[in-house]
Amino acid sequence: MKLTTKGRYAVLALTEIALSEDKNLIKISEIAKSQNISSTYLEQILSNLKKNGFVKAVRGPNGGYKLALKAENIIMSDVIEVIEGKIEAKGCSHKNVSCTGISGKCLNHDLWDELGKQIDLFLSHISLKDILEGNILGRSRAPIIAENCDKMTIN
Amino acid sequence: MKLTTKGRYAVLALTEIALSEDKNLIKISEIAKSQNISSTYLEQILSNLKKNGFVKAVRGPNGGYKLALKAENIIMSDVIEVIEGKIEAKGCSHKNVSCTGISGKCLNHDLWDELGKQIDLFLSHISLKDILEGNILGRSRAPIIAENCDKMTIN
DNA sequence: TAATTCTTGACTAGTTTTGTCAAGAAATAC
DNA sequence: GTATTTCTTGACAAAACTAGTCAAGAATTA
Repeated sequence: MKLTTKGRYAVLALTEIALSEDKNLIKISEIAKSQNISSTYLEQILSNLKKNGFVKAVRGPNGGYKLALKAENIIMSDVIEVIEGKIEAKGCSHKNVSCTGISGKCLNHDLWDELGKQIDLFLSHISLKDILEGNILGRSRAPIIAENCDKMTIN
Repeated sequence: MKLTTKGRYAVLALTEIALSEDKNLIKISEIAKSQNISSTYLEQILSNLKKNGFVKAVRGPNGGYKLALKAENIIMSDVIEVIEGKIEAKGCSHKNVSCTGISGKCLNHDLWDELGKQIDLFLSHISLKDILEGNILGRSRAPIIAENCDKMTIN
């Protein structure tokens, strides 16, 4: 579970590409310059986005990048998974049962599993179009309230 | 926004301490052994948890750790913030306005801000007691549905 | 054909993570 | 009060990862 500059630059680049969509293609060097990011570093990221079908590249003079999908079909969970790898959560080392619950599974796993699920759930509801439209703020939600589940209580 | 072994070990240690609460104090070496974690590494983590009031330490023979608070008052967002530092999200480099929206703020900031808020919101509703009771799974929720906000649409 | 732009992969500096080690301080059992 | 146990603190270090560089090459168009 991590978020590095690569993930942020990827979304940033997609935003820039989308915003210049009506004009024409946008070059790596233009994105790099306008955002003050290393263009050789951006190459890696855009190459990855291309390989995974989010953008298309055109080589040669006046070449550059454009979106390969409509902005509403570019989903943030997909983008981040491609760039950062899968949101994954590890629990304990399983050497011992002292932290296992009723399910025989480490009690801590549930926390990280569910947090990973929450992050993925959030990002899977956000498209590039939402970002372009400024439709993000205020969308996060508190988890479902826990019930007091006596049969599972310890102590 | 990161989650390292330190955060996971911290929750793991808290779980072990809570589970042995009725018996007596639990030693670092016991936790380290049962979870197969380096005990000297655990020291750093427990020292931090102590400094921040989550656990109490007793030195000397038959010493060890116990919870300083009730399990229901040990909130995961607090624990993780202490151990991993604040969930923070950065957007773009602000050198240019090409990615700024109506608010004059980088469009991407919203995404990372709101994701950070979502993670914090989730963790702030989970206590150590919830973990002990296995009351975690199924609690994550999809974000609020975006409205089509025409006045903000680009393109 | 020349210029432009993306493509690919190897390489590297710096930072962070994940520990280790050692000297010391406090508490208790005897 | 001495020895033992256990936590406390801070310096140190290997390994992994991040962020970025560099260079040779392939495709496209003017």
